[in-house]
Amino acid sequence: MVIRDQILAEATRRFAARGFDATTLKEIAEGVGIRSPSLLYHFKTKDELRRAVLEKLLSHWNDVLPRLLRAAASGEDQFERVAQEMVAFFAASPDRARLLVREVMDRPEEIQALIASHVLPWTRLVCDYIRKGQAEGDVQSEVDPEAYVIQVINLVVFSVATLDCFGALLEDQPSHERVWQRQTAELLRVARQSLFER
Amino acid sequence: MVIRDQILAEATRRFAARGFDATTLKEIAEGVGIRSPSLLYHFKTKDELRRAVLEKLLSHWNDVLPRLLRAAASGEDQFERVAQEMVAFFAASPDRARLLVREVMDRPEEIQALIASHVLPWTRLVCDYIRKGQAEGDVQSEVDPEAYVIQVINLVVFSVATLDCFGALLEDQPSHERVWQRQTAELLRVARQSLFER
DNA sequence: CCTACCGATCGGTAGG
DNA sequence: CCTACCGATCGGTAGG
Repeated sequence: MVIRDQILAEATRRFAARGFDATTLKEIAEGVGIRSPSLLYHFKTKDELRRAVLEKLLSHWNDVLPRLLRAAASGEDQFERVAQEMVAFFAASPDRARLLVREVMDRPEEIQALIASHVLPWTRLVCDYIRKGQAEGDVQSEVDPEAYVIQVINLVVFSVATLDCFGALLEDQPSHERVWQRQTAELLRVARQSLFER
Repeated sequence: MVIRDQILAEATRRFAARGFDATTLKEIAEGVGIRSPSLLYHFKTKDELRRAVLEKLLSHWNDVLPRLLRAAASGEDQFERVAQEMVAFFAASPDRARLLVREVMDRPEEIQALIASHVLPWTRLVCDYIRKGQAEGDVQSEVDPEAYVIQVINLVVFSVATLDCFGALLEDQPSHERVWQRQTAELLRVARQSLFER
């Protein structure tokens, strides 16, 4: 059963890096030391492999969700904690962000369904929290809760997916670490400043 | 010469919608009413067609740039004008945004070079403007100018590229027009509120 | 601008 | 898990 996971890991890396169509079963198979017909024993078709990769990503996400919500529910710094958790989830492996970007671009209808089932319930919760903040005067009244949440998700996912590309704009000798720090800090600042009343 | 432009337009649409690898010369050719060998008379290879498509996009951008800078240089509402111009450029044809996203994902090194030559000089100007605003107390001192500009570009490009995907999160019966309005308004608000001092 | 055709490579199958 | 092999399709060429 370990070979199955090796295939999934290799496929995730390749799909994220070069896209589903540009990745061949041969290179995935030989990346884990087998031939492509052997790969097709574990996953009957290339598309089944793609769906399995996506499923694993989403199940990971479902594991993290409760922790995220606990963080949001309790005490202060709710915003900071949720935002940090979200950034951490994608930062832990940027392939997740890249894979999502590719799916959004290549199969918008399919990803729409996944959004409806996996993130819509969650965004509703966050939107309620934002509206409560607006009623209490902590959150700017001009905020459009749903649109705001979408923009923040956009910001996090695409920042991670395109990190390496914009290093040259930031520093003369961009180190992955420094670029990541500056981008994350600014991302959180932008999200925070456009939400809370001062 | 008009057929060349037809090919470019068709290729732009297809590359933006399904990606370079997933698009065949046959479908582009027959989209403009010719056979694929005839297409290869106008563009010797598929990769030459890709580069021509990208070049056309960038030359369009270079035409818009001066107007953008004039808008920024004169009078008040500098921020509002530049931001509006940028949004308008991509909104005029979302394929531009989708194409850029795909290139960033598929050929990061190549797009890095284009960024260095086509957007780095421009971001420097904007960053100078931001720093001047910070010195005068109009702009929040916590803003990291370079990182801020990158995040705003991210926000604009990816908002346009993924517009249709997130309609379901916004409204029960999402119309393209309404979704676009809400997303754009919130995008500009987020950018504005995280920049200026109040 | 076309038809005819090329080698290479793709995802997938047969059979062991 | 392998070798051997399949039809389909790809980008590209020859020749007119």
